[in-house]
Amino acid sequence: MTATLSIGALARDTGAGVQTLRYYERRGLLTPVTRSPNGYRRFAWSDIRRVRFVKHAQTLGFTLDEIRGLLALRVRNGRRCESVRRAALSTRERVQERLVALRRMRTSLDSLVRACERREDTEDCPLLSALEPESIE
Amino acid sequence: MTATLSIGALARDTGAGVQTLRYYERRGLLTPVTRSPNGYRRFAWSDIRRVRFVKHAQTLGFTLDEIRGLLALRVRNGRRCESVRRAALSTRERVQERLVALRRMRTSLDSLVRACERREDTEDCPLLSALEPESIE
DNA sequence: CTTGACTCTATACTGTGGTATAGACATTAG
DNA sequence: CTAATGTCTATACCACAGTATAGAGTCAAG
Repeated sequence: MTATLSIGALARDTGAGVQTLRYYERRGLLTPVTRSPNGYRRFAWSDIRRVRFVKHAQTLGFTLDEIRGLLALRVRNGRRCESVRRAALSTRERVQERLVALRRMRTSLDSLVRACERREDTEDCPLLSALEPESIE
Repeated sequence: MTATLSIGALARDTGAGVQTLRYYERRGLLTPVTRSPNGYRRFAWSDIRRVRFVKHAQTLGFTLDEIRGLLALRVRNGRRCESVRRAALSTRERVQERLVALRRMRTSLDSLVRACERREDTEDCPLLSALEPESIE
């Protein structure tokens, strides 16, 4: 067990492709801790978690640029507290909105399943109205 | 107030572009109820809701292909109940997974905000661990 | 010391979800 | 009648998030 990971090992451990990891580096989401004398990238073990986070956050609808912002959210030496707080709060709001919408969607899916079980017709696609109510913020 | 909407009116009422609506038609998400004698598309008023649903579902991380599937989820004349039920249940599962992940994210953001307010340093980006726990399904 | 697996940079290509443009026909206001 | 606006099809182009390929260097096993 070496102190660092090659790009291939990181790819294997995360399920991402080698090209993808280099792409993430270009996009500023991932930086090798160092390079071997031969120029090979060496990654920290913690980058496994980082790459998995990227993939997971993508399925939640965040873009790579947004994810770069999420990864930067931390307080170091008590600095930039206020701006971190603001960013965290605004992200929280977006997360909250999606939570509300997904809960409505879940409710609609449940009633659709029940309608199926009772062999009742649905007027329209019942999901259609699920996202409407106060969604015109 | 006419019985149907022109593509421009639908665009105005939904905030989508005219090109986008034609694109949705090509992708099978939207179909004009008819065409005027001159070949112009005429849309139903209910298509406003439909287009808004598409946009909203996109922000929840669904692709256009998935959304086409969501829009098709309905029971008509008691037909295809079982397949509709299966599709609804599997969508429900995916929605549920995202709900859990977003809730964890919200919790992490909250603790980050609190750390900010207490001017405490965070070890790492606290979001990183938020999506990890049982997420390796 | 060669073969195969790995890595490097650079460039090209792909699929998704649009957006823009060209060139033509329709409609409406002045 | 004409100009502006709206619509049509068709085609081209764009950004995002990769994926593939070319051509070269590296390294370990046999």
